[in-house]
Order: sequence, then structure tokens, then C-alpha cells
Amino acid sequence: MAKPRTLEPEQWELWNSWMQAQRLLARELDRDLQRDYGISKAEFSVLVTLHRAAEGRMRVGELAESLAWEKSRVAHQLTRMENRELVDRTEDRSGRRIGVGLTAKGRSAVENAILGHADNIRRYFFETLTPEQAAAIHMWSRQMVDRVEARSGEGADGITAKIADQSIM
Amino acid sequence: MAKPRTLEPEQWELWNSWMQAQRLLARELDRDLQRDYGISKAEFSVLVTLHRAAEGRMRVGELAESLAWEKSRVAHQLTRMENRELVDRTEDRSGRRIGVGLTAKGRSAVENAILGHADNIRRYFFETLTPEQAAAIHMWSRQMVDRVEARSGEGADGITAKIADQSIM
DNA sequence: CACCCGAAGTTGACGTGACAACTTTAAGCT
DNA sequence: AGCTTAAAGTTGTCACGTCAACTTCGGGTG
Repeated sequence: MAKPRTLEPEQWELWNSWMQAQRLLARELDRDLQRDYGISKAEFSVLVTLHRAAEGRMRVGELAESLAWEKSRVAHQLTRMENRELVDRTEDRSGRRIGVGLTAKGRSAVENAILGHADNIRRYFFETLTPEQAAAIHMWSRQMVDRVEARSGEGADGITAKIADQSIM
Repeated sequence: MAKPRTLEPEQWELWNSWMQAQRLLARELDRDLQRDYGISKAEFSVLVTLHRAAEGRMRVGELAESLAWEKSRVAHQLTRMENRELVDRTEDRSGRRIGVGLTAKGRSAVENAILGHADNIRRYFFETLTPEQAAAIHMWSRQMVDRVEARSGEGADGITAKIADQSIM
């Protein structure tokens, strides 16, 4: 019975500014990436994942797992990026799609963007955090991801391990 | 030269899990709201803002300021919600649009949803945080919002004050 | 071998959010 | 009054993300 029936005013205030802060930060990073390198955050994520792949070529499913995105999201994103000639989908002789790779344009875009983008993340995000704030956010993030993944039946390890070195966004 | 040229691995890890956690949380809240009450987060935000308005009727601009959304975003959202008969836009005799209000359907939707949604926010967000973590996150959020608003020339007070009691998401 | 089933991938429809261009109104100024 | 302007609101276009439906392989198993 200690449970309040709705949130306390200061909880609403916290919730609102948290949601808004996230949106403003994402927008700012996206704008900078677009202005300086002509690509979006989503495009950057795909490009950098492909760039890190040893072969430089991945299956759609690998991309989806590595990014922790749904397959359909990846497929749509690849279609848009193929139109912009940032990636190409290769086909075997029967027209079957077998892999995704960077085009020259995609490769140079990501190589140009990587340092600048990382720098923006540092300036806009990490340099505004105290160690306690960083720890709080990190802890919360891990719990949230673990909880949702546990719920949707992701057996044992699965995605969690991969997240460590991927996805960017 | 103390500045690293890119982010540290644990910074990438924090960044990635944070981005993912946001997305998972937003999706979960949205799905619950949709399943239990038939409305989306965006719709809920608009409905609850209108519901809190003393008159029950607001100008588009007030709505935009209260939610800290861009005008065009509000206009598009209202068009969709008008089609679904959650709100109505009233016109004066010359066909001029003068205000937005809840329909009966909109009112009952928000009145049904408010407690359940608040409860989900508490369960998914607040109950996973210690008070110190909440305080750290709150502090950072305010700083981020203030910084971005200062940059985009929002004179003096402006939006910040309004956020305190609005927007939800 | 034939069949069926599940994984991989695509597609369409839809809601969301950002940005820019535009129209109309309401004020101000001289 | 008449002219100019900025605010208010709308619209179009585009990218992003989710869900559901669908196609097509690749393997088993009878």
C-alpha cells in the first residue's frame, strides 16, 4: 500500500527531462554527422560494422545480430543505402542474395566519419558526465538490456556478448 | 595530447548499451500502451497535455511549447489523431483553426491509460534505479537540456520551466 | 524421393520525427 | 490607412523503425 497511484511530480520531471535529453543528444549527433560527412547515425552504424568485419562482407543476419537490430530493419536500411551507393548486395549466379559489402563510397565515408563522430560523442556525452553519472547510466543500461532480453527468451548468452563491441546506435 | 583519438572500449560499451537500452525501453512502453489502451506514446503525450489544460482546449503553439516539440511535429500528430478521432480542431466562423481539444474518445483513452502507463514507467524505470542513480541521471539530463537550449538561443527561461510539468515523452 | 518445416530475407503499410517551404494572420510602424 | 514583418500553422518530403505477411531456400524425416 506504500505504492503511490501515480508518479510523484519530481519523478515526472526526471522522466521528462531524461527522455528529452536523449532526444536532443541524438538529434545533435545526427545533425553533425549529416553536416560534416553526409551520412546519418543509422548509416554510420551499418558502415562501421561492415568496416570492422574482417572480410568486409557480411550476411544480413550477421549484421542484424551484430547491431542488435531486427532483420527487417536491416533490410530496409540496406535498401536505402544501396540506393545511395554506400553498400552493395552481391548475388550468386541464380540471383540469390548472399552478402553485403561496402562500396568505395561507403568505405571512404565511414573512414572519414569515424574519428569525428567519436569525438562528438565524447564532447557531447562523456565530457558532460561525472564518473557517478556515467556509472549510473551504465548500470541502468545494462539492467534494462538484460531484462528485456531475458523476457524475450534470448537463451543464455546470445546477443548480450555481441553488444560489447558493436552497434554504436 | 592527452585526448585519445577515439573512444575507449568501455566507453563504446557504455554508449552502445545506453543507446540500446533507450530503444528497448521506448519500445516496451509503447507496446504496452498500444496493447492495453490502444494508443501510442506520442498520442498519450498529446492527450495528457490536453487533459491537464484547465480549459481542455489549447492552441497548437501552446501544445508545442508544453511538449517541447516542434510545431510541425505537433501539426502532423494532430492530423493523425484527428483522423482517429482522439482530438478535434475547432474553427471559428471563417474556417480559421483556433484550438485543439479532446473528443470523448480521447478523454476516455487518456483517463484509462494514465495510471497504467505511470505504473509501467515506475516498474520499468524507477524501480531499477537507486536514489543516487536517479539523482545522477536527473542532473545529467537537466544539464543536457539546458546546454542544447542555450545553444539554440532559447532566450532566458522559455521552455525549461514548462518541461517541469509536461511532455511525458 | 517427396514432403514439410524452419531459417533467412524481403516487402508493404503505417506511425513517427526532422527539416524546409509555404500561407495566412495579427501586429507594428510611419 | 497602408505597408511591412514576424508569428502561427500547415504541408510535403524524406529517413527511420515496427509489425505482419510473404517468398525461398536448405535440411531433415517419412
